[in-house]
This record gives sequence, structure tokens and C-alpha cells, in this order.
Amino acid sequence: MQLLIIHADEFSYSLTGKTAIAEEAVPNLLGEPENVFKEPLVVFCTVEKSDAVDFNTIVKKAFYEITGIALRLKPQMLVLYPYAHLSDSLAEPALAVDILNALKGELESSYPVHRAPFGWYKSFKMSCKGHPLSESSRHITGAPAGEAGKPALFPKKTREEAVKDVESEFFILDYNGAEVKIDLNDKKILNGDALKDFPSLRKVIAFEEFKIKDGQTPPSVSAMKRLEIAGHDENSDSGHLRLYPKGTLLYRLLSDWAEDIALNQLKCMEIETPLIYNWNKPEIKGQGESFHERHYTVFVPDEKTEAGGFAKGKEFVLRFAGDFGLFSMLKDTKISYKQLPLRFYESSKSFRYEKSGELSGLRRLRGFTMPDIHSFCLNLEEGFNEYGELYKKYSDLAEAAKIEYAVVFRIVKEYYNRYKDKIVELLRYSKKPALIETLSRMKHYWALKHEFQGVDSVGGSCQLSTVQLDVEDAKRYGINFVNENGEKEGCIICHSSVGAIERWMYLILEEALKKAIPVLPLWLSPTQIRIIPVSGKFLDFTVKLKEKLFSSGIRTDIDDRDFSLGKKIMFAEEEWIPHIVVIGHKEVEGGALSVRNRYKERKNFNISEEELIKEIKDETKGMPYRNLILPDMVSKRPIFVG
RNA sequence: GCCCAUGUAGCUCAGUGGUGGAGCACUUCCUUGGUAAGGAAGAGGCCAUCGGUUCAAUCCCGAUCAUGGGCUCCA
Repeated sequence: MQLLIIHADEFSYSLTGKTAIAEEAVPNLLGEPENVFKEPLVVFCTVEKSDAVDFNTIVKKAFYEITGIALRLKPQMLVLYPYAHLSDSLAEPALAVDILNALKGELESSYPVHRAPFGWYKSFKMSCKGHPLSESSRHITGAPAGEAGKPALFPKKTREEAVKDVESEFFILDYNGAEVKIDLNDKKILNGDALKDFPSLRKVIAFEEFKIKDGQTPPSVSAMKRLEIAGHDENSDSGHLRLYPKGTLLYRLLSDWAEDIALNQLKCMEIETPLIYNWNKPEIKGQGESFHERHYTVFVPDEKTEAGGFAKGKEFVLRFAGDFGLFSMLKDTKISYKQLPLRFYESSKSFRYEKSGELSGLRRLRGFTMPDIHSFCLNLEEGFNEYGELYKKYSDLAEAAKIEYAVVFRIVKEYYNRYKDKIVELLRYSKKPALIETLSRMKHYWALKHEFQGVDSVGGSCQLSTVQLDVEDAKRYGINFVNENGEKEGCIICHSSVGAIERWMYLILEEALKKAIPVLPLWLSPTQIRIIPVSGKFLDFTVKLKEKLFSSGIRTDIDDRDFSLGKKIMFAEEEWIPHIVVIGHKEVEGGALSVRNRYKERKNFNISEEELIKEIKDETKGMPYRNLILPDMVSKRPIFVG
């Protein structure tokens, strides 16, 4: 809603004709004498399409804004004047009239109010007082107040309220089953015995619970550009990255791995659901309401109604998670208890309108990719088994990506008491201790969840994988199965995600940058072997060698540019290429290959072609492979960044 | 969103109230090299954008945008 507010000596108007959307039963008919008002506060008022979302909030906020101004200016009365020209996104007339009437009703408790009729052509005369406060405008939105630094007039139904008498206890659970209670009000625990042997967990607790930050820019922010992995696009919104070919490869390989876990190992059914959802559908609003200020909103072009107004119901939101589409699909799905558990996989591009100050490199984005897996289970036992399987798979991925992470569990106390042994078993699998938070009662929809918190190189952490055991949502969303007795029953849902692919990229880069000689895991290195001919004379030989390596499934390229050998080595090292093979007389005449190995302090090793292939195949065994989609000849590559 | 910092060539960064600088990269030529920089020449910029102050602004001031950090947030 847009408001233009004028403090006037006098204001008058008269009706000059009907429009197609004119309201009936107007007391002052066409041609009647002018309506004259002395010392009014005139409120020109435009009701916008988005006001439909939260009718009551709009009315109340407008009321507070107007009375706030009136309190200071002390007008004799208020004139509410419908005025279509303050916005290009007009609400449907019926809604506009409803909101205007509701606003009039509120204001009448404090001031005499006249509302000019809606949908009529009118002429008006006005003399504005001209003092500094006599003209002002306001934009009223459904977003919670308090956003612009103002105190919240209408606090949303917050989680905090629902959550306030839930009591938490914290302790460290080692994978041998030992519990050590810790007090999160006491920073000294960071240097205490409980965390002495668990450096990664200590970092996560320092960052997440004590908010200890060292204020440095994570080095991956510049490295992602320099390595031609990811960059910003000025022509998009903040928080949306472009991926260069090497970054795209990294992204695809990680996606492949997540997909392999889901489809080949867990035998999930894969689905693909829409990106945008109708905000006027109650199910969607119900799922997204408390998140709405962070939605990207999509308005489709206006459609005229027969009455000449604008059609309502054409507001969409971009999904912030994959659940919308899956739940929407499953509420119409017939499920028998004999089919459970059912597993679904979707890799969903998701959008969250994070506040501008919260964005950060690859870690916090507005557009990102979340592969997620949902299991629909018969009962708690089965739910917990699913939980365990998912936990183990995500742990495998974290191992394969060689990143540093710590485990945090949050559990309703009664479930902890019941399932402690199983949790210890999971920790034993991942060989990690965990921070455990037990809750005195249910606080959210889940009874149990955990997070893998990745640790970056500057003391920060960010959430990666999570699994949540949801014991109450299924009924709410109408996802039921039919049990042995032919009755409908709600499933236990295991929500899980391996974590945003972009965050994996972030942590893999950060992990590399913790080392003196940074290097990516071999299966993720864009170029696995670079061949450098000592001079152009050896190019034929290098091409043949490249073909052999390439056909063994190794990403190989040739630096055929006219640089000195030393310089080409330098360029290759700057690209973090793990294996560099130099080709000159010795090799052509049948010697072993000279391989410079970045994993081994960049030292040179003389090994045969077969040994090199075997070494690389062994190291990347079981990991996804893709070809590098860039020209084999480095001289043929464009330079994306510097 | 608020607070702080930054924005100069493709990249990394100097610099000045009065013709814009370096190194690398790029183009051309020479050089055909043995494990982190071979040589020469050339091309390159509305000094983030928009306003203001000034005879004159890349520089001073304001706003905006973008990036990074802090706060907050992270259903």
C-alpha cells in the first residue's frame, strides 16, 4: 500500500463521473455540491496487489503510520482518498475497497474520517500547509515491521514464542559413548578438557555458539575467481554466481556424487518439480508463511477482469527448498504400508532472498542448489533406520571431499534417552564426537536432527548435510499411507540434504587453502594431468600421450603455448594442477615419464605411463568422473579471469 | 536492513585538485627452452554510477550500486 499524506488548510472534491469499477451507494452523487473539509489530513491511498497477502497487517501498519503523523500534526479530521496513481501494481478493486473500509474503521476510533468514493473520476482542490511535516509518503508492506530499524509494531507469530519454555542441555558425546556436560554460558570450556582432543568441534562451537569471529575474508573468495571457478555477475541480483567451465565441472562432479548416493546407493525415485508456486494456495502459504520476507516474489503480467480491474491470485514465489513440489505431489499419491519406506530425490535450485549484508562468497547465496532426499517411513523404528543410512552416506561424502567438519545433534530428550546407543553407533561410523543439544520437549516438527558443520580456514563454519526426523508434518500436509487395517495414517518423514553444492565448493576450496601447497582432491581437479612439451618439436608425442591418458579416463591437457618451460610449470602450479608431465628428448627416446606431483611437495618422480595411470585410477576409484569441457590445448582456451 | 572498509587497464595494485602509472596477462616479432618468470615492440582506461563544490574533480562532499567484514538473520 502506498500513502501520500498531506496536511491541508482546506481540501474539497467533487465527483465528475463513474469508472467501470465504481462502487455503488455513494452518498454524494454526481453533480452534488463539493465536499469541503477544513484542516484535514488528506491521505491519498493506493492499495497494491501484494497487500492481499496479509490484509490485517497492512491495515494495522497503515493505521499506525497515519495516526503517528496525525498525533504530531493534530488535524481536525482525516480524509481517505483512493488514488490509483501511486503504484503500477494495483490490487483488485474489491480488495482495495475492503482494505480502505477496514482502515477507515480503525481510524474512526481516533478521528472523524471521511472516505472519498472508490472508482469515480473526481476533481479536487487542496491547499497544503507547506510546513516541513505537511507532506509525507509511506510504503506499507506485509513484511514484518522492525526491518527498517523501526520497532516492530506487529511481531510475527514468532518461533521464539512457540519455543520459549523449551529447555536445552548441552554436552559432548564421544564416539565411545562418553558424555561430558558443558556450559555454553562459559567461554572457558573452549580451552577446557572436554574439547581438548576435538579441534574441529571446538571451532564450530566457538563460531556457532559463542560467535567468535576473526573478521577475515575467507581466501576462497578471491581464489574462486582466480581459479576461474565462480564469479559475480553484475547483471544479476546479488548472491547469484556464474560458474566458469572449471567451476561447472566441480559443481557437476559434486552433483553426480550426491546423485549417485541417492539413485544408485539408496535407490531413490528421482523427481523434478516446478520452481514457482502460487502464493495464494493455502498449502503453499502454510509452508512458507514464516519465511515470506525471504521469498523471491514473481508477479505475472496483469490480467484484466470483466469488471475492468486486475485479476487477483497471480502472485508466485520461487521455492526456497524442494519440499513444496514433493509434498504437493505426494498428497495425491496412494501409498500402502507395504511400499514403505519410500525414498525421493530431487536436486532443487532454490532461492532465498537473504538480506544484503548476509551474503558471502560461495557460502551464503540467494540462488543455490540443494540436492535433497526425503524418506517416508512406516514408524519411528523405520524412520530411525533411514536416518542412520542417510547419516552414513553423507559422512562418506564428507570423507571423499576431504573437508573438515564437526557433528551437532539436536534431540528431544525422550528420544535421546531412547536412541542414544544408535547415535553413538553413527558417531563411531564417522569417527567423530558430537555436540549434543537435548530439548525438554518438541520445539519444531522434528524430534531429532543433526548437522554436519563444515569448518573454513578463517575460523568460520557453515551447515552442510542435515537429516531431520519429522514426526508430525505428514498429517499436516496430507501425506498418508493406508495401514493393515485399511486406515489412513501419517508417515514419519526423514528430511535430509547433503547440503548446498555451492557450500561444498566453498569448503573444498577453504580446505585446500589451509595448506601451504593448496590442491583439490584428485577426483575434483579440473585438469588431473598437464603435459608440457619442452619445445614445439615434441608436440606430436605429447598429443599421442594425451590420447592414451584421456582414453584411460583421466582429464589431461597440453600446454602448447610459446612460453619457456619454467614459465609453463609456473602457470600449471598456479592452477593447482596435481600432476605435471614434462616431455623432451629423454621421454621421446623411451625413458620413464618425469611427473611433478603436487600432492608430494611438487617433487619429481620418474615413473612409467602405466604406473601413472594406475596411481591416478586408484586414487579416484569409486568417484564420479567427467571430461573437462575445455579445449585440450591450453593455447586454444580463452582467459576468463586475468 | 544497519555499521565499517574497498571500488583506478583483463588481473594484482601504485598515484594525483590541472596530459592517468607499474608488473603480469593480451597482440606481433625474436628466442626452441629440462621443472615457479628468456628478450623486444605494440595495443588497453568515462579512474564504479549519478549529483554537488570548484575556473578545473579520478582525487573534496553527498547519494546510489557492487564486493568484503561486523551486527542481525539462517522457516
